[in-house]
Amino acid sequence: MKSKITITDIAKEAGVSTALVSFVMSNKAKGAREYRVSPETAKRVLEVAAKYDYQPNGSARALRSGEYRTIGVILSDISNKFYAEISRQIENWTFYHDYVVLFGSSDENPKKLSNVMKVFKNKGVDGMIIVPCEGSESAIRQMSDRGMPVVLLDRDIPGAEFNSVVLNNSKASVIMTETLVGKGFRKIEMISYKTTLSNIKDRESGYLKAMEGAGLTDTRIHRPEYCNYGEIEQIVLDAKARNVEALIFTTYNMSLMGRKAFISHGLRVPQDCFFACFNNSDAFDLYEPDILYVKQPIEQFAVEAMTLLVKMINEPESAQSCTKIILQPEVVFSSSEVHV
Amino acid sequence: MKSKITITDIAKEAGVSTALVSFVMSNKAKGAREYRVSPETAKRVLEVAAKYDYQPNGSARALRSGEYRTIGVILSDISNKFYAEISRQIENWTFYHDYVVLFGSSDENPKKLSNVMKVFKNKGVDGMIIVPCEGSESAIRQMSDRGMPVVLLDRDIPGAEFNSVVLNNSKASVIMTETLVGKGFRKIEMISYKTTLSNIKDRESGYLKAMEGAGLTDTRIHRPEYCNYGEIEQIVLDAKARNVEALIFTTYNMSLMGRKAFISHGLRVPQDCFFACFNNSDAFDLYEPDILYVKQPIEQFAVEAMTLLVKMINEPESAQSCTKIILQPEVVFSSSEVHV
DNA sequence: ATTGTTTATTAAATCATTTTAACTACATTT
DNA sequence: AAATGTAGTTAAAATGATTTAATAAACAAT
Repeated sequence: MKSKITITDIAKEAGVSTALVSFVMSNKAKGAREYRVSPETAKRVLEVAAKYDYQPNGSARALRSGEYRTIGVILSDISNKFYAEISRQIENWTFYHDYVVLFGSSDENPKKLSNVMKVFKNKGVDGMIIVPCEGSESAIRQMSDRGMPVVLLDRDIPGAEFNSVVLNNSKASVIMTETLVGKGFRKIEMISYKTTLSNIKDRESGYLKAMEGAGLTDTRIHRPEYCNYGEIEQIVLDAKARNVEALIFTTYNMSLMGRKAFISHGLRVPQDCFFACFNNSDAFDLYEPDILYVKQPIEQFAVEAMTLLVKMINEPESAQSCTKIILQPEVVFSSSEVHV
Repeated sequence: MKSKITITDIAKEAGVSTALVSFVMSNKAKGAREYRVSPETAKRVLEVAAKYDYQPNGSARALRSGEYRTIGVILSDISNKFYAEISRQIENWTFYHDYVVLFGSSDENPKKLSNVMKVFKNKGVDGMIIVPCEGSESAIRQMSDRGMPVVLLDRDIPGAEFNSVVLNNSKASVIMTETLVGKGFRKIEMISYKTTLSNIKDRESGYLKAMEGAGLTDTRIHRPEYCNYGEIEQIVLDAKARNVEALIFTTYNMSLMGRKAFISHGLRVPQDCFFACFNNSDAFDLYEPDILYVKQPIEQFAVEAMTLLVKMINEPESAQSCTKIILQPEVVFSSSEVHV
């Protein structure tokens, strides 16, 4: 059975032209008044199409119409829990909206990000959702300037006019810090890293702002050079020695290492030092009901980004204005969550 | 700047025909002796192409050549850690082999799996890597019969002639059980669930086989109906009351719930009951150095599956024979691993 | 009877590439 | 000198759809 049925086969069998089949298949038949097809003809075509399980060739369709119904998503690492969950939501949204997704990882490497973008563009995606990495601004701008709809996710590029969907990281950090202050802690420090990425910078500034607001001047932001376990362990031990009352970790990976250091050295939460972080992990709420963390609105991230992107794709004229969607954070104790 | 440079533009600028540009761009120039292009011409074309950052239109290329260099990957849930890591490796492989991946999730629902397959086929993927779910056999077979190269991943469909890459689950289970027996445990039970999926069935049979081999007749496989926390908790408590010495969990999710139950009720590993599972979790080796688990060869899964799939794509004549790749498991104590 | 409008349909152009088959212009062999 | 071979190149066909512009038929209005 050398199937490979084309629109011509269907047209022949149904006794109509290929144009008519095309109209029927792409639903141009019903709503639009430009091309109308008689109900009987439409029915006949649909029957023949169903009989042969005919599906229009995507490449031919894309080539002619310029509509690919494919979007590209570039994250820093799809195996990172947070991004994996976002991917899941994006994939879900696109499936039900008749789109298809290409996923790629940048590995936090601007060169690779640029390559993946090129490959995706070449493949003919209608638009891209990108988690920018350090140093990727110019490449993304170039892509955007050449007419590719782009929505930044999770991190924004400060001062740039890209459309984006990010968490209100500053506010999240403020609430988190205030919550800690409310619990009576005074000596609160943060573990972050050297970067220009907006989400991290905002987390830092929120902490400083809230500390200042509470009249606490004894602030400190650690920025380990390589962010490896040894460094984190050192910082934790040092903090313990100085009787720091709470530590806030700004990234998922560092908070995992932080937990490891806590456990390895018998530091208990909350007795010895409080532990706060962005993004929860299975590893946390399984054991330690008193961890404070920022709950990211995963589904919202996906839905807002996709909605925004599809709007850009369908209304290129609206590309002039720049939309920045700021999602509201929720700060919770892991104990307040239903587990597993 | 309404760029949109095509092969014609490049040909014109370089003063050659489009055919020549095509030969050069698709590397048909060098190796193949069918179409030869003089080094000078090739160089000139390449320069012009680089100057305009020309990338051949993927749709047109795919339409004409039938080669899409796109593969579809359908997992049960991309946000599941194991599958997220596999995705990462697949994406990595494909990136460096000039392919692109479409990801989809089946949600363990055969109807959805079938839909995703159709969408992918329609998009023109060259082949698919699929984690089959319960009841998906006929749909996958149909796709395969119609000439779509398919490689099953992680789970095989027993008795079917599909190409597949799976872990030697039976052996993994045997080793695991024998290791537990070697530690002196006699009363070892398993927590699994009702299914026909090969990987789970193999894990069960391996356990039974090893127990029998050790002369232990007191075996028991629990199969909770809904696999929710309440059920797992009940099973764990009951096991504890009956002085079960070790519990083996056959799925990632159930082992997470199992850990939760252990902790909630103060069960310590290894003193109160030993804990063994397939796939590690951040949540485990962070706290409990004595957990026994099967280390899945993630990268191998990806590489073997992709290699096999690409071979099927490029040599359709080899589709007659059926290849089943069985990966060797490694059973380790989480303490033997370097952490974080 | 003539003109205009709406509805239904189609022939042909188009999209950007790959690939086939043919065609130079030399060089080599007979 | 004719025949053959070959490296380098190209014109043109083919890929499978969408879309434009044209046409035919049916109906209504003048």
